Amino acid sequence: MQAVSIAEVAKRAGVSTATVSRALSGRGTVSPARKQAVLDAAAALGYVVASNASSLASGRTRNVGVVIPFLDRWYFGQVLEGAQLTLLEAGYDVTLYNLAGGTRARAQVFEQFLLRQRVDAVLAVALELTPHEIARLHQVGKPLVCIGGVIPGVPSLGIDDLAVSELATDHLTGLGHTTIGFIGGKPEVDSDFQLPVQRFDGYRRSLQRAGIEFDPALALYGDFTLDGGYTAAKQLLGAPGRHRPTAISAASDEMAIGAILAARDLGLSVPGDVSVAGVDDYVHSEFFGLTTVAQFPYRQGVEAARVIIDQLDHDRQSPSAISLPHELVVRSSTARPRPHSSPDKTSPGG
Amino acid sequence: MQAVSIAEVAKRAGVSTATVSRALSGRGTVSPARKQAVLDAAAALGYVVASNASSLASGRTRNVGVVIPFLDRWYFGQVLEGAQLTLLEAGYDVTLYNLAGGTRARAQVFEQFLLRQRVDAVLAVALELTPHEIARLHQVGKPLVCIGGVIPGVPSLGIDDLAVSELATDHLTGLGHTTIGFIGGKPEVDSDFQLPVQRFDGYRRSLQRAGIEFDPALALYGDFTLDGGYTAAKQLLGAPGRHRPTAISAASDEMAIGAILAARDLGLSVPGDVSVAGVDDYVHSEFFGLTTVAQFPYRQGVEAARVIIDQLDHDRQSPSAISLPHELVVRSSTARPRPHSSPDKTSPGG
DNA sequence: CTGAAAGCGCTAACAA
DNA sequence: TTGTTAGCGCTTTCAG
Repeated sequence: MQAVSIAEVAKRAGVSTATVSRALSGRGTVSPARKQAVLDAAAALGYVVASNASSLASGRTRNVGVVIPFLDRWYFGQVLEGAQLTLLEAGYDVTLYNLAGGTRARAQVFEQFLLRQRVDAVLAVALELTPHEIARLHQVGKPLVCIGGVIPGVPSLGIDDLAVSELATDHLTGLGHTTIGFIGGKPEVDSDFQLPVQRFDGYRRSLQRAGIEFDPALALYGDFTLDGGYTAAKQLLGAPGRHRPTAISAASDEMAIGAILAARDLGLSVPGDVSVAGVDDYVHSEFFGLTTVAQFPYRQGVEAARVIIDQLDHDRQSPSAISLPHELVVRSSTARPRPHSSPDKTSPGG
Repeated sequence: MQAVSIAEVAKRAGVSTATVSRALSGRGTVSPARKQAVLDAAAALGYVVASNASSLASGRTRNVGVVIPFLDRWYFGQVLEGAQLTLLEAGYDVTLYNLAGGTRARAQVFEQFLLRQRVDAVLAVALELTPHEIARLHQVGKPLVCIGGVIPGVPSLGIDDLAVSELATDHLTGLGHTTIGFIGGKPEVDSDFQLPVQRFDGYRRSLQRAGIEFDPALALYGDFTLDGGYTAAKQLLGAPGRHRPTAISAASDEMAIGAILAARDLGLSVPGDVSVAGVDDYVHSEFFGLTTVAQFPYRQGVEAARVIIDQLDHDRQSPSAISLPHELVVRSSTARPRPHSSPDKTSPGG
């Protein structure tokens, strides 16, 4: 099937191609009668504008590039889905630049793909970039928004990772726990990725505010995985007597779920013997009855897309930093520490 | 920063724009010396071809559209990542068309976005399409490949869902189980999505070959979720006495993991009292020691991308159906049924 | 092997 | 409000 051109629509509607363009794009003025004629003709012929010709002539592509470090993790899938759907709604395609392919692929993205003038804007998701990569991004010469990470001089949206972690721990201290373990992520040496550090600092600040002394022996790395959380929790909960924490604050829900499973395997009840709290509100968190501080990655994606659309369609600048909401969701994995060690019911699903 | 045009490169290299184009694209012939001069000039100026101008002139976009029903599920993320990275490697961008946005968004994708002539080919992932949507896809007039689903007349890659499920159940019968429950997905009424049906049929065929009579009371729906699997397994395992299955074959790993957790909550040991097998090799399956029939969605994405690249870059047609591999992965959630009901060790991680 | 030149299909001045 | 027209930046005949 051969694609229909604007000239055919023009002919059928009895107008010039310029009028067709105006009627279809909404730019410029067209009399209602002619506009309708154009719309009818276009519909009858099944005309859809050829994006590359349109881009070439107008300088607009109606396409947004999303640069993302992985696709196969819950958070990123959520953000991408929210952004993509919102952009689609506004008439924008989304072209995906996934950096998971290693350094070669990564270099290609920054040296070639993004510079092809295929996008009107780029959304950078949770990216840790080199100064050179940032320079390339600016070289694209298009609006740039980042989410879940900070690039100097670029509007960014994100949750307050310190506050989030602090809130999770506050919930635990508020219940009366005083021996609280922490399972965090190892800060990467070669990266300035702040998330693990901030969540750790949040935990410590909460302790401090509650007047609890920080004990380095209670802070372990869990790698942000189920398995990592499980292993770290076994370590923490295997400690004898009063060294064993009565609560664990994990920097992510996956690790927190690992901790719940570790507790069960040790014969400890949650929240009877240990309370566990996480951060994220992961897909499976509700199932495990996990108390967590929810962030809303899908909505984060939507927000980021809106910032971009505002800028592109309405030439509206956004503030350089937008703070995204979080929310404590209390479920059944946390409770007051019990005075004596008597058996207790386990959480639903456990 | 203003983008560099082909004319500037031509001027700097002392050749015509035609020669620059030939040197950079590899189409046509250029003397080695001039080619080098062009390459140097392009590198010095940081020239990258403007994709829309190139597309308009050549009819090629170096972009592939991927149409996918969700992003936030493990399987789809994996397929997408595999396809995207492979395509990137070959110099193709990937534009994402996610159908999760509801009917309006869905209609927009098929009526507008895909027809914008922005893609050289489209990859349809696990799609259930209406005849009208299929017609639209053909109207795009570009190569079309589908994966994890079948569109009449379109090259498709996929695993044999019946064989996969049959193998999982065969593993159980092979161990000596004769009372085997099944947790499947509800076949959608308004869709011809074959997966749930095929996996159910695989289970039944395995039973039949083992000479075990199919008992409808042992086949439940689990919705392909952790929670669904948990609920269904509680149902199955709550049955008194000899009606209680000694093994469960689940149509997906998420449901199988739900079943393992249900067994634990009932105080049943896995695999001591119940064996559980799944299908997928989900991210968390190894952690739970789940025996499963693995499919390899990342590699599936890679394969699909290769088919497309072969067609686009080498004009090579692929066979209309490519069968993708699967593999039984035996871990610790399955064992022989035990003759008497004595306590047994549980699986690692459990 | 190379250059000149004619578009690719559309948009945006500009003129009417 | 509308049509005419000159490109947008590149690729690809076609001559040479």
